[in-house]
This record gives sequence, C-alpha cells and structure tokens, in this order.
Amino acid sequence: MVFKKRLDYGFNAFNVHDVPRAPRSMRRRSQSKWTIEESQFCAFEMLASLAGKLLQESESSASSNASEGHECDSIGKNCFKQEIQYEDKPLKPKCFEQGRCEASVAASELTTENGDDSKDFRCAENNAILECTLTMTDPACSEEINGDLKYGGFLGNVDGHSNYFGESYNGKTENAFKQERDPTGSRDDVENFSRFKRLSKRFKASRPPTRIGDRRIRKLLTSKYWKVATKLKDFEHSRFGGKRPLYRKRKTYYNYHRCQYDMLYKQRKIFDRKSITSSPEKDMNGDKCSTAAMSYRVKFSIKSFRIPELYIEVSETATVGSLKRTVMEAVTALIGGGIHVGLLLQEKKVRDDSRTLSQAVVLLINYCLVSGSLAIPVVNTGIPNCTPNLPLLTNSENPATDHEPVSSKTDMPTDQSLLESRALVPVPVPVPATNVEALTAVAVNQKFQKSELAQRRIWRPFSISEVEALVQAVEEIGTGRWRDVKLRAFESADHRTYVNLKDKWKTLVHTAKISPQQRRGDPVPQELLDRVLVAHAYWAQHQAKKQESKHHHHRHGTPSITDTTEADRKGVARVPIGTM
DNA sequence: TTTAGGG
DNA sequence: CCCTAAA
Repeated sequence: MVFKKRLDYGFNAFNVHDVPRAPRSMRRRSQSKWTIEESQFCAFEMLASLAGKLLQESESSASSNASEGHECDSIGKNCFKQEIQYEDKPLKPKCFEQGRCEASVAASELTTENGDDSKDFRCAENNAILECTLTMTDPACSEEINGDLKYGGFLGNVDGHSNYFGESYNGKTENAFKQERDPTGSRDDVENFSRFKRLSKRFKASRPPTRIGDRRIRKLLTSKYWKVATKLKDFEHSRFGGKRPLYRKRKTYYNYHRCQYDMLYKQRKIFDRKSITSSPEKDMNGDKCSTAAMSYRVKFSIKSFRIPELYIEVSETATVGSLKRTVMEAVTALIGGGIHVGLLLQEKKVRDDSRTLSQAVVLLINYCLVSGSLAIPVVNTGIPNCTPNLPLLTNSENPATDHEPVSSKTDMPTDQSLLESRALVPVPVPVPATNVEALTAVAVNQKFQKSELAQRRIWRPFSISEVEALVQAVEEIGTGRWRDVKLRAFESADHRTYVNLKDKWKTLVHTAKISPQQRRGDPVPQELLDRVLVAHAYWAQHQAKKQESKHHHHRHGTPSITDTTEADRKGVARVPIGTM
C-alpha cells in the first residue's frame, strides 16, 4: 500500500492517516459511520470549488495573514455559504451537487468537532487551490477523471508516474466498490463497525446521519478524492524531500501557496513581468536544516499578465533549463503557450540551460572576481573547490581551465586572459559592492549544502593534463584499481574521486573508439586517445588472463605462469612500452 | 569501501 | 555526474 504515510501539507498536520484504506463499505452501511477520511476528501472537493473565489479574496486582503486565527475559524464556517455562491456558475451537474452537499457537511464538522483541524483545513485550502481548481472544476465524469490524471502527470511530470498512481488507486476504488456491492459483504455491520473504530480511533463515529444518494455518484466522487489525495501526497513528498525513488530529489514543484506570499514579498525583486528573480532565502520553516534537508531553496516569483502570482520552488540543484521548463509548463498550463522564459541573475542573463542554479551563482562570483576593483580578503563561496581566491587545481598546469567552461555560455566575460590573470595572481579578491547580495546568498548556500544530503557535484571537466595523468596512471596500474589510480595520480585532487576517474576513463575509451568527427567538447589529443586504447586493450587482456589463471589455479592447485597478481598488487605491472 | 556498470 | 548491486 503506497498511501500509508501521513498526509502532511507542510503547514500543520492534516493527518490523513491511511487515507484510501478504510473500506467504503463500512462507511456506507451505517449512517453514523462518517469517517474522517471522507470528511477530508469532501473538504478537498469543496476546496476545489472554492479555489477561484478564495484566490480572489486573498488577493484583496493584504492584511489577512495578520488575523490568521479568525480566518481559520471563519473559513470553515463560511464554506457552505461560499459554495452556494459559487453554485451560480454553470458547472454544477447533478452528481456534483450531491457531492457538494457532503463536502459542506464535512467542512462544518471539521470546524466544530475538531478545533485543530479547522486550522489545518485553512492551510489545505491554500495549497489545494491550484491543483483542485484545475482538476476539479468540472465535476465527476469519467472524462474529467482522465483529465485529472493528465494533470497529475503534469504535476509530477519529472517522471510521469503520477498516472500510474492515479490508475492504481482508481483500481482500488473500483475494488472497494465491488466489495461494497457484494451481497455476502453485507453480513454484519457490527463487525465492520468495530473494525472501523480500530482504524480511526481518533474520531468519534457518532456523526449525524448524512443522506447520501446514488451509489454511482458516490463512487465517482470518491475516486476523485483519491486522485486528489494522490496528488497532494505527491506534492507533500516533493516538498519535504521525501525520498520516493520515483520522484528523485531534484523534482520541482510549484503551487499557489499563499501562506508564503508575505514572506516572499519582502525579499523578492521583480525586474519586469517576464523576468525571474532569484532570491535565496530560508524556508518558511525556519532554519531547521538538520531535519529538513530541503529547508533551503531558491525561490522564484513571477509577475506576469493576468496571473495574480505564481510561485515556483525548485531545488537549487535544478538546472536553469529545468527551471525554465517548469515555469513554462506552469504558465502554459494556465494561460496558454507562446511564452519565452529567461533567467536573470543579478541582471545578467544566464543562457546556459545546463547550469545548475548554484553554478550560476558561482559563475556570477567568478565574474565579480575578474571584473571587480574592490579588494577584500577571502570569500568562501560555499561551493566546494570553487574558492574564488585560489586557483586550486591539482595535477593541472592550466588552472584557468577549471572555471572556464562554467562561464563559457553566458554574457559574462570569459576572456581567457582575465581568467588566467585571476588564476595566476591569487592575491586580493575583488568584490563589487553591488554583488554582496549574491555572496551572502552563497554563504547561506554553504550552510545548506552541508545539510543537504546529496548535493550534486558541479561538473568539472578534465583538463588535458588531468587526462594525461589519468592515462599514465592507468597504464601503470590498470583499469580495475581505481582507488590506486586516485591515490597515485590524483591524491591531492579532492574533487576527483576514484569513481570520477573510472567514469572519465570510460568516456575516454569511448571517445577513442569513435571517429574524431563524432567527438564533442574540447578535443583530447589523439596521442592520448591512442594510449587509452592501447592501455584499455592491454588491461582487458590482462584481466582475462588473470581470470583464466585463477580457474587454472583452482583446477590444478598450482600457480600459473600468467599469474601476475603479485605484480599487480605492487603496481609494477604496466603497459609494455613497446606497445605504446 | 571499492568495483563495475547502467542511467 | 549519479546510483547501486556486489564484492
């Protein structure tokens, strides 16, 4: 069962425990078996219908957050009223009205019977707005359920698994429904009831009777709820860096979380209606970095057209390109296509879509370094091995190349002489005052990175000299002992792990095998590639021999003359010079 | 932890 | 460069 975890919307616990599990049959048969799950699902439904309205209202109420308590109380109570107002809209098929009735009851009960939930409810409303409005404006018809699924896919389009979940749970709903209709399933309400009580101890089962009509309608509605819950669940996962493999950690998401509006408003800068401004800041949750690995994020806001406000949160390890795509998708979904999204960082265009946002900041700093005039001691960028005041590249005669690729695709100066002069004269670190903000941001960034469990390492292309060193080491040591290679040739290069070296060798071999026309990136001298091929062949053969001798040894109990294990261990074996 | 290989 | 099964 996938849905076992708590459904937490990131504000206060909504605590939908085991949401889809309580068999509907239990709830159906006894009028008093009104479950909390149902209430919450209904709340979603209702929220969906309220979304537009609420969005409008929150737009005009700048002081709303000052009186959260009141709002919490009142919203739930007003739900019914608001919904009725909304009923004026043409979209209210028969089945929807039924569901609407339920939703209203649920909402009022949430407020009256459970004070805690009322507050949560308000928050849920905020978060659910975008999703619910999009997915549920049109009532529960099968086609619309499909649309719903599609949107779920959009939300989670990083991996496209949302559809799977939707279908999956739809299936479960079907099953539940079948069970419900099963005549033998109508045996004893008493038993079911006690089971139900076990499932949801927290809530009294003595609910006022609720008249619920057509089963079919109910089925449609519940299946919808399931999907909403699914999406909200997904949302929650990404929000808290939940490590569901399907979604990975770089997943992006966005929402209309009005709760963040005021906080964001203070810090954001909006250059123009199409620009995106990055303003790194702490998460709303404060700096509990220890628990929330995702508590730091680069947040963006967009001011655009008729969209009141669109908030997008992406991991700082998201690439510029993925950010643009996310924005594009979000906006496109709302107002249609034909939009170009650009990224401005400190008023500089960042054009390279493959850079991560962190790298973009580093890049900015590098720019500061080469072009600035002020001199201050040391600035820690927070980016490992990117300390700006020192050219630290081991095993490389050309440290300047270390940073060069990062800035190669931007508007910032990439003049080699500038970079080199920086590299060769690592004395003062000039930092224009105007970019203090960026540096501050990165300083915060460092704090975050320490707590970030798996920060993607920035891309560091191998310099020619590094390749040379690697080839040399592999010639001597072989292809199966990358730790030794690392120790021998890259001992002081902290940013090169043995996995890096192994990977680089892999690509080198590949590069050497393909035709020069197919090669990309800064060319590796053919001489080195030739050596790569020779060494690769030699050590492949060597390894084969070793395997063979191993078997031979096993069979005959005597070492074979091809056994070079000892030589390997001492590192004396190497590609014979003659073959090179 | 290190290797080996797929993603 | 990441992830991870295996060793």
